[in-house]
Amino acid sequence: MKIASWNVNSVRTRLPNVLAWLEKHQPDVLLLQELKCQNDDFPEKEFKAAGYNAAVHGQKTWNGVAILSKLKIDHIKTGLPGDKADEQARYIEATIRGIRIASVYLPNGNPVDSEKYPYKLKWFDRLIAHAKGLLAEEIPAVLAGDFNVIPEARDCHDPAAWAEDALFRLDSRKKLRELLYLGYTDAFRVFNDKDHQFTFWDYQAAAWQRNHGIRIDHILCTPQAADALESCVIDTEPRGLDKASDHTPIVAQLRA
DNA sequence: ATGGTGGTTCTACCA
Repeated sequence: MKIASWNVNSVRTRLPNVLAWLEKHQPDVLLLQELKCQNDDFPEKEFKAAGYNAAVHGQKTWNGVAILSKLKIDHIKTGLPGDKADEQARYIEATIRGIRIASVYLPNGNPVDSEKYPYKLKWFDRLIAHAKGLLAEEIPAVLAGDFNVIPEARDCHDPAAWAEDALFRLDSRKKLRELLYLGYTDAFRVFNDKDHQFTFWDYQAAAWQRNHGIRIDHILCTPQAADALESCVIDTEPRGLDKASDHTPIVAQLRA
């Protein structure tokens, strides 16, 4: 099964790019983040016409996550457990051909002196708690999306420039490491050990043209999913197209 | 060292 994740930064604005990418690469599953629309405004018909079923957790203006799949989507759960008062649409999970698959949009957390940073860390704790539960089931499960965390210095162009940013602060990196140390595998690093492998380039300051990027979109696998991994690559091509998202897709291939 | 861009919505806010 070919599983991809892409923060599209508005699914309606990005629709032509996303449809063209689906047509070319034919993933079985595409996990979307930053829909920036409500469920009613999600272009479900257009994706259906392209051969994809959809499970959507949208919200007005911000956030929003979805799962597109050629295969049947079962047992859909929206929202991350642990805080009933949290209204931000950042998590959706479903079962597709026996694999539990989640689309994750972790809070950005900037500025770090605002309430947004503790919200990020608390949200992360909820994700870790939920991820523990999935591990205990001993099933193939994949948590993929925009984690808004740069794992290591080699995952950004200029670590010094990011030192005090919520995406690279030690607290953020510790949470990601905590999640990995539970037993999750960063699929990308199974196959690629090079520095400066990026999934995001800011729209500003010609970051794409100068390759000033960061690696913040990740595919994390339980042991049962990691055992089935055949490849994991970042497809940089869509970032260079017209009307590009600031993120580009990451794609993993699993046996069966 | 600063400001630079883009999306949603309509005036700032978010990334």
